[in-house]
Amino acid sequence: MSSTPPRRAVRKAPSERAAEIAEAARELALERGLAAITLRSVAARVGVASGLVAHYQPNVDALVADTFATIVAAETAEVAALLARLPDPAQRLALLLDTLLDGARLDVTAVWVEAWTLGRRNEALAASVRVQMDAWQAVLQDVVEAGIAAGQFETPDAASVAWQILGMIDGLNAQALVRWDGVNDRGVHLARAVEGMVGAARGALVPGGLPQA
Amino acid sequence: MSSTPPRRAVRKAPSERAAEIAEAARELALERGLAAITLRSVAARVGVASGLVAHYQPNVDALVADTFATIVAAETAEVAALLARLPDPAQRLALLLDTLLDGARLDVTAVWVEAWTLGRRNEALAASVRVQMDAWQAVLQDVVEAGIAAGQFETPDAASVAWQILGMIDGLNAQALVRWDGVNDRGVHLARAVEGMVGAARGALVPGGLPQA
DNA sequence: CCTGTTATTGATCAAGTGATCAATAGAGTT
DNA sequence: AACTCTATTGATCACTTGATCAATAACAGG
Repeated sequence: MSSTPPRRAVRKAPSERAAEIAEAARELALERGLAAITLRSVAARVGVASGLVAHYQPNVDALVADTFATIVAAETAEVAALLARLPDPAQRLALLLDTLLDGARLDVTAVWVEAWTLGRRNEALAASVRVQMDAWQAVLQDVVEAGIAAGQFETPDAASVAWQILGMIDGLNAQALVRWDGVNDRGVHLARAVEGMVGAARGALVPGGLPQA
Repeated sequence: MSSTPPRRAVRKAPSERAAEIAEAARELALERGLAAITLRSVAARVGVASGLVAHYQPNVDALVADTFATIVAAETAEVAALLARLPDPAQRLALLLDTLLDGARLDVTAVWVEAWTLGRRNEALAASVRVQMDAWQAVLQDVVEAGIAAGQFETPDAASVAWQILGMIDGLNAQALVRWDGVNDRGVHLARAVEGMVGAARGALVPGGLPQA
């Protein structure tokens, strides 16, 4: 039988090891939450001593904040890239709502929600949360303003409306985290609500009306 | 100088002591979050040994779940009572939106958000969260259905719309927890969105249009 | 005034946390 | 091959947590 004697980990370039640690933290956060990120849990996943994780980060709070930023920034970039392929603002907004409500990113939503709470005791994380919220808001504001320029939307305050849409999406997703059942046609209801806010024509944002790829 | 020798706490009736503990836990949760509820922190606030708190609860998870339920049920009851004084469904819905977005209950919102996360590791709390969400949804559904009956609203699925409104409110409040600035006219935007969802006439839910007391 | 019930104590345990650091050993350089 | 730098170890410290329980002391009822 080949037991597993605690073999010493191979020595790696700092950048590579740092990447491994970041990746392990990311997986842990998505699977078991940001609170599951500890020196020991991350070290165990990488296959390394706990001291090494500490060696690569000033403290755990920073690792948590970085991990949050990594996860959320990737989501933002992914969705933004998706939107960029559509020329029509109304279609972009419809796709955005549809994508964010499809339930494929509930693990990321859980990280968001946890970050809101943890940010109370982790200043670095709180700062990260604000940065990432701003990034999301910017993506939304772009779409709304493009829609106004195209004459499809009509609202005097694109920035506020963008914040509002973001808040609604977050709330509905957080709700889905706890309760999936009982709510039908989430996308359609939200589309209707957003149409009301941006002053779009009724049905302009209905997901069904999307052109295929 | 009269120092404070650790005087033994006066013996009280179990029901009274239990109430004291519940109250201390409630205050802690509102001030420092549900995570701040520990045997020792609660005991210290009551002025009692930690063992006594344990004596009154099967475990800390149960105390946290009970505390959450107490806080949130009080909020629901308070708002429901406020609504009951208005006869008109549209006015009731407008008041509800206005009240829940006025920022006077951000401490309760923080408890909600924290409960969503903690519910992952505290089954009793998760159950409590579901119960309290249902209660809120019921309040909203009542209003929506009354509006339909009165011919003010028009939507085929009052239950789903109620869930949706609830999610939006939660999301906007959670957002306010992290970011106050940047968003103007939250109430007006939300009112417009909800009008779109319930099929009410534009302006029917604008807070300004409320009659005084 | 005694006596039994039980509210209350606080020490104790095991488990987990972040942080620190002397010691060890790879890997590249000369 | 000797040397240097530093990645890596893992033991260790100080703390916090929930839980447990024998010991203590109030209070009520006889």
